Amino acid sequence: MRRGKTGPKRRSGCPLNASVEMLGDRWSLLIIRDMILAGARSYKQFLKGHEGIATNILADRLRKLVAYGIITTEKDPADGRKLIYLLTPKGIDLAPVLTEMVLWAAAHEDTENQALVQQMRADKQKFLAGVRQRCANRHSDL
Amino acid sequence: MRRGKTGPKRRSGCPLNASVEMLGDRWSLLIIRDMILAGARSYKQFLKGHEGIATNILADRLRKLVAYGIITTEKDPADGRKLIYLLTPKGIDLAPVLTEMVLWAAAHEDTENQALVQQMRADKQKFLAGVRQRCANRHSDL
DNA sequence: AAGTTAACTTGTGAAATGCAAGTGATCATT
DNA sequence: AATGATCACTTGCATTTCACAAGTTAACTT
Repeated sequence: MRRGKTGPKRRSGCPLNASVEMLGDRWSLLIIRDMILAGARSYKQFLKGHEGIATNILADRLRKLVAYGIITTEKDPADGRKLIYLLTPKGIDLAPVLTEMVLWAAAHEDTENQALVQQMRADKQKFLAGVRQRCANRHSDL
Repeated sequence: MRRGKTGPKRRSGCPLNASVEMLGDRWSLLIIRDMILAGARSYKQFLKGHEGIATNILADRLRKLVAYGIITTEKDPADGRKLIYLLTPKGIDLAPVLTEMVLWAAAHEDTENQALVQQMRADKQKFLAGVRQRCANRHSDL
């Protein structure tokens, strides 16, 4: 509801524009997908994502997602080189957005991962509850 | 479900990636918002949108949205200079995506147009039914 | 101590974007 | 029928972002 720092002003006050300015590029939502659905938590894991993001772009997107309050970082207590990336509640709340985008593409394009799609279609609320559960678990098992 | 022409290959078969490749930029979803919510149908109307898109970018995005089957064009029977841009069923099906993005931003950022947000929050299904109704009317009153 | 791994940064060229100005086909007015 | 406005773009150019490859630094393993 509130905005930490107003930051560099937005093009407009429209909520959709706010979303687009934060997430409207070719990588941010894929990073969040890897966190929500695949449980990715480290830089290395993101790099190995299916689409092959460039390392400088990944660093830039992670920085921005942290700045937007969508993810946070912690040092891995077991390995000082590693950073652990975690979704904030704001980040977890993107699950419905991802879900609708997946369902839209699955309905109108030729895509893979039909198992996931079936699960989303069968019971959206149940699917979202499962996502929230798993994200909470990841926080607790540090 | 099917893919007219496979086109230049996608980075991956993931449905989210398909959505991101079609809609993941700073303008496409705003154009669709103007069509779905504001009833915009002409080039001029898009240019006058709140965020001020550049004319060459607008032409490019409209071309791509047509290529993706999200919108179509017709000549205005009443004025040979004008083109009428209309959403296809695939385009109208983006309403749930827009809705979730609006609700997410409204929940976590300082945004305007709270009237719209209230309406979406109060009864999402009813809101979406209204959208579909209005889009259908626009097609019929040519 | 030497080599490996994790998370980046830097450099370079290519592509996308933003802005201003221009084009050609219609229309509306005189 | 000529003039001027309107509509949907296109073109040119400077700036920004992106992708790919290589390099850096600190922290681990052996």
